[in-house]
Amino acid sequence: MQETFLAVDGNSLMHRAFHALPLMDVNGTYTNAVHGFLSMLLKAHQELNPRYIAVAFDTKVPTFRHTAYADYKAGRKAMADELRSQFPIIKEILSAMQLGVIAVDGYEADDVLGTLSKKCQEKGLDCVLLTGDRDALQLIGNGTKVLFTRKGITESTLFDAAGVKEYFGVTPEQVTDLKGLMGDASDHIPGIPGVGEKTALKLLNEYHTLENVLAHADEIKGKLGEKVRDHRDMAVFSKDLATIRPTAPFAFDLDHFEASRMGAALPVLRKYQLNGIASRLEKSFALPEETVQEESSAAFTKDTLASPAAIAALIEKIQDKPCAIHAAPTHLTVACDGVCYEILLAYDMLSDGMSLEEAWEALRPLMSKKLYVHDGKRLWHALKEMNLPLPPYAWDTMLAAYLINPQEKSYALHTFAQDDASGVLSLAMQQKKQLQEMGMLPLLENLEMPLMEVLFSMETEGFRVDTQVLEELGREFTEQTEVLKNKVYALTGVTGFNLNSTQQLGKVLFETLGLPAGKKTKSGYSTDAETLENLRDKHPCIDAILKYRQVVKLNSTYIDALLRKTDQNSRIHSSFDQTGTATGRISSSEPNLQNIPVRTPMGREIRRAFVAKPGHVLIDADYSQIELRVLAHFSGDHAMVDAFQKAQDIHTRTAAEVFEVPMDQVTPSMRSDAKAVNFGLVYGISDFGLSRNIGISRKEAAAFIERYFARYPGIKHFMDEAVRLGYENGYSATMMGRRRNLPELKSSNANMRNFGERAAMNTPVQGTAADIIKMAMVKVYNALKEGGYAARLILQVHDELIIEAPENETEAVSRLLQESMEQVTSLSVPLVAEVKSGESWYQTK
DNA sequence: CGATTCACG
DNA sequence: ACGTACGTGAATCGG
Repeated sequence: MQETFLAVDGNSLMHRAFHALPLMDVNGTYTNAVHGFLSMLLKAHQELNPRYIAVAFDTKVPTFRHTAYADYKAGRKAMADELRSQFPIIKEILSAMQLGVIAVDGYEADDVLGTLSKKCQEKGLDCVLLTGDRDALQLIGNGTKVLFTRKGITESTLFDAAGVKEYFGVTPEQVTDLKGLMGDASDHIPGIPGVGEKTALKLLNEYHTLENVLAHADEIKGKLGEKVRDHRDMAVFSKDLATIRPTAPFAFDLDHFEASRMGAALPVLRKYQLNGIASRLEKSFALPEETVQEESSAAFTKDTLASPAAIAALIEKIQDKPCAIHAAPTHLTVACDGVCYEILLAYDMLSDGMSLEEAWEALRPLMSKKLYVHDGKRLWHALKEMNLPLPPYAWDTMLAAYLINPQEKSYALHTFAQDDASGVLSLAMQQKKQLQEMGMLPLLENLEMPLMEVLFSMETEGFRVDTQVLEELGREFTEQTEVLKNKVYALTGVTGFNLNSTQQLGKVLFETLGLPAGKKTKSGYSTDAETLENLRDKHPCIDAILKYRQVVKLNSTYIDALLRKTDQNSRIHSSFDQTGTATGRISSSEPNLQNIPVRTPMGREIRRAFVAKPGHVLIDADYSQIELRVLAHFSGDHAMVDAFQKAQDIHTRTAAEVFEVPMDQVTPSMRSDAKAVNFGLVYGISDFGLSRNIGISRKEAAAFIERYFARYPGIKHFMDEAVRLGYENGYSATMMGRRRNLPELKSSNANMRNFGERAAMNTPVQGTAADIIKMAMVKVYNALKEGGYAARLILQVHDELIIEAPENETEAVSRLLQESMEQVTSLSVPLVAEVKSGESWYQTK
């Protein structure tokens, strides 16, 4: 049977799809064109079953300017931005499919199609061109057909020469003659002014070719003849423009165009939430899992291990081979040397498998080997429960996936690969390559993977709480809650409404009492603290409401919830999520110990309950101004670097600079404003944000910022560069090479774009601070271990580390902690950590 | 389950 | 012309 080569015009299909489908936004990434493109590609694949597929792209994609500095208007260009951002995505997917992607400098996609068509003729292959571009119709003949996409993305027609003649009224050879006469506005081909499709067809019907039309131009009567004669050159030029040059230079190696490996793109498709496409692809390829594995290692065959003896035999056999292990509720899998071994577990009375203990016991020897895993921290917790040894890890696919893209919705294994050990192993191989190319292997292997052990230890240790202190506070808060609630009812004159309901409260305040409503929310009046603050003078109930809110919050979130989380030893075990944030920070949950109150006196009382166990102390160290120091380091700004090198109070120095007074004449109010600006810088400054924060007009805030940048030109330069680089690369990066994609920078939506710009300024700063404290954690953890100390790290709060230490280790560990944090890396400004120790977290502040 | 509010860095 | 300071998690309401 004749084999078919499918050649796709990538640009044409992307444009088609983009305009045919509504914009789809997944995590701020547009994928409608990608979706439509793949839909058309899969449909063509299904209809034609080609052995080979190649996709051609223009080398020049739609141009556009930097949004931060260019005042372009919404419209065509804005559309192009949202389309343009999808080209890298489709190329990523096509390479994952292992299809040939061809782009040749100086040649358009249809030139490449022409070239492919010619090469196919030489090899005796049938060639089908998938495109929505009429120009390609000229290539029909000698075994080449065109699958022409029509309205939308669902309809397409396969044209041969007869079909073209019937449908368009010209032969394939005449397509360029037609363009020469009538032009093509969308391609900037002029043609002869005033000659449209009808006229052009009439002329070609009579004279067959453009050249012949021109040769007989004198015979053509009236206005038309005049136009033809006047624009001969234009017509010849236009025909030339429309003529495809089948001479694009590229290697034509059929191996590169095999369509059989498309299934390997499943993880990438899932990554972009193209689940419909993914399942269609899965159906078209009988053995998609094997194709996925084929990409990085040999395909896995399956085997079942039914007895401890079989497991022992396996372990004997695979001593030096890389192995992955994955635990599911009903079975364990071990992938090694091309085989995925399944161990069924007897998870209920009826299933026949090994008991959980039996299976793990048999696997014990494997635990001294470096294993490939997904979410090693979780596996360690499970093994610890069973008193089994904790294996060192060669690779953690979850952490790798996080570094590749820190903004996935889920880091569950099935988001990226098949849900067993073979999926882990092949995913790891693929990630290794990818992270290597991204220059991020050291970040994974030297920072995130070692950190996993530190977090595991912190989770295991937990933080001791004095439940009596909490209970006593709870009684006080509950009492106050009642008093305040009744006070609010009395003062408003409305009883029995739910004070916790913002909607009911809004009605009472702004309708019953008729107080002036401030901000609005989607569902009515805003009643947040800022809004209420402005009403303090207007009604005596406001004070009580604010107080009520505060007490209720403390009680429900920090008393009741914490008491519920204590174990037999009065310790609280938070979970630290290493894959939870876009910037590289870790997050804490169940309970969140990173937001224990400190800012208000009443809230701070709760920290009296966070204590060291008997005979121990808490040692607490926090980095002083780490984000501003990072900013000083990155920007090299002279004034800011100078301030830190002289160990000055940074906010006072800033105030002195922008208000142009000596440092000893800076008032508290000036310092406070300067502090707000410094905070704003770290967040990605905006005049609106600053104005709102310090209560000045937007204009004043803008002037303030301008004055700041005049004094700190290095900071200004850094901010501009951060945005420019984010735009150019598509991501922001930290000192350690951690990345965060920022597709928002290319959005046509001004809000999205502004957000992207602020994130581009903030991410390197916040993310580098996260890198630094993570390095410090690994360093401290190892130093405690090597020093034989009993002290343990128990908590991290972004710029703060807490250690629980035996009293007799207090001094040594305090020094060790401070030293590790300050010396963990060398910036152009000193890193400073302030250390305190005490019996409770309250006392260390 | 989204919206609102508020605790932290 | 538009409406935001950056990054989180938890409790609560109400559809």
